[in-house]
Amino acid sequence: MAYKDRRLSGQWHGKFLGGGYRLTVPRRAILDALSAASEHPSAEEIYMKVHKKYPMIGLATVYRTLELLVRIGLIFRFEFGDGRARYELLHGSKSDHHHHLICTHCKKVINYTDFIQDEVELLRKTEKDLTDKYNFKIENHILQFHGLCANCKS
Amino acid sequence: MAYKDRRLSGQWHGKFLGGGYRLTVPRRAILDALSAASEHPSAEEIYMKVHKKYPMIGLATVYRTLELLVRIGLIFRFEFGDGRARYELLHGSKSDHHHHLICTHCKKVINYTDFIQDEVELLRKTEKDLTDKYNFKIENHILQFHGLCANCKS
DNA sequence: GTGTCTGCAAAGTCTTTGCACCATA
DNA sequence: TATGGTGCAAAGACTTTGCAGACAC
Repeated sequence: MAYKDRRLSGQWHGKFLGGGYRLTVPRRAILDALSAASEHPSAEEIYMKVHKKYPMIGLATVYRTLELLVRIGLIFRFEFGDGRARYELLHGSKSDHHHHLICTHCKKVINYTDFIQDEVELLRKTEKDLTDKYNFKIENHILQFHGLCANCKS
Repeated sequence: MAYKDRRLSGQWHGKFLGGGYRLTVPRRAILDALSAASEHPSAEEIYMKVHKKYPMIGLATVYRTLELLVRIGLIFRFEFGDGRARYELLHGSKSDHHHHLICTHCKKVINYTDFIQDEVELLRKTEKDLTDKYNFKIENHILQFHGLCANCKS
C-alpha cells in the first residue's frame, strides 16, 4: 500500500520507533486526518475521512490506532457527552492550548483560547499542589464549561 | 409499592411536581442511593444498590430516571474515561463543590476540595467573560486533572 | 380517571477482540 | 525475516426503546 503524503510523517516517526511501534500507512493516514481536522472528530468520522483516500483501512484499525496514539501521548481523548469519544491532536505548542465550551442541548463544542492565560497559570499551580498532596503524576487537565449556546437558549 | 424512607423526599418533591413529573418510589430510591454514595456510581452500580431494597426496580428505569434527574438539574453526569457514565448528586451548597483527579491507568477518581477557592473564583470570572463573548448560558463546569496515581506510578 | 411511569425484553450504538494474512524495520 | 499491524466479522458493553400494565396526582 502506498502512502501519498510524507509531508508530516517526519515529526511522528521518532515517537513510534521509540516505543517499538511501526509507522504504517493507516497510522499516517489517521494522523493526517487528525491534523487536518479543525473540530473534534469521533472514531467514525476519522474512519470516513481516511476511508475516502484509503478504502481498505478498516474501522477496527482506526479504533486500535486511536488507542495507541492516546497511549503514546500524540492525541487526547475527550468525552463531550454525546455518547462517543472524540479526539484531538496535541500540538505541544503553548499557543494551541485551549479549553472547551459545550452546549448541553445541541452538543456543539467551541474551543476558546481567550482568557486562558490566567487559567493555565492557576492550573499549573494547582497541579503542583495536587502532585504534592496526592502523590499523583499529573499529565493533563480538562476544563469544560457546560451550558446552552446562543441558538439553544431561545 | 411502599416506600420505606420518607426522610429525604421532601426536599425533592417540589422539583418534580414543578416540571409535571411524579415522585415515584423508584425515583426516590435512586435519589436515596445517590445521596448515600460517597463515590461516583454508574447506572449499573445504582441499580445494584437500589435492587437490594426494591428488587422489582429494573435497570431501564434507573437509566430513565438518571436522564430525568440530569435534565431537571438534581444530579450531574460525568465521563471519566472508563466507558460508562457516572453520576453525582448536586447538593447546591458551596462547601460541597469539588474537582476531580483521575488516574488514567486504574481509573480511580479522587475528589479534591483543597485549593479550589482560587479556582472557583477564577472560573466564575471566566464564566462571565465567556458568557459575554459567546452568548452562552453557562450552567456548570468540569475540571479534571489526569495522570497516574501513587500506586500506578510505580 | 388521566396521563405518566415502570418492567421486561429486544434492539441500538459504540467499541473491542480473534484470527489468518500482510508489511515494516 | 521476525514481529507487530491489519481487515474482516463476530462478540461485548453500555444504553435506549416499544409496549402493556400499574400508579401518582
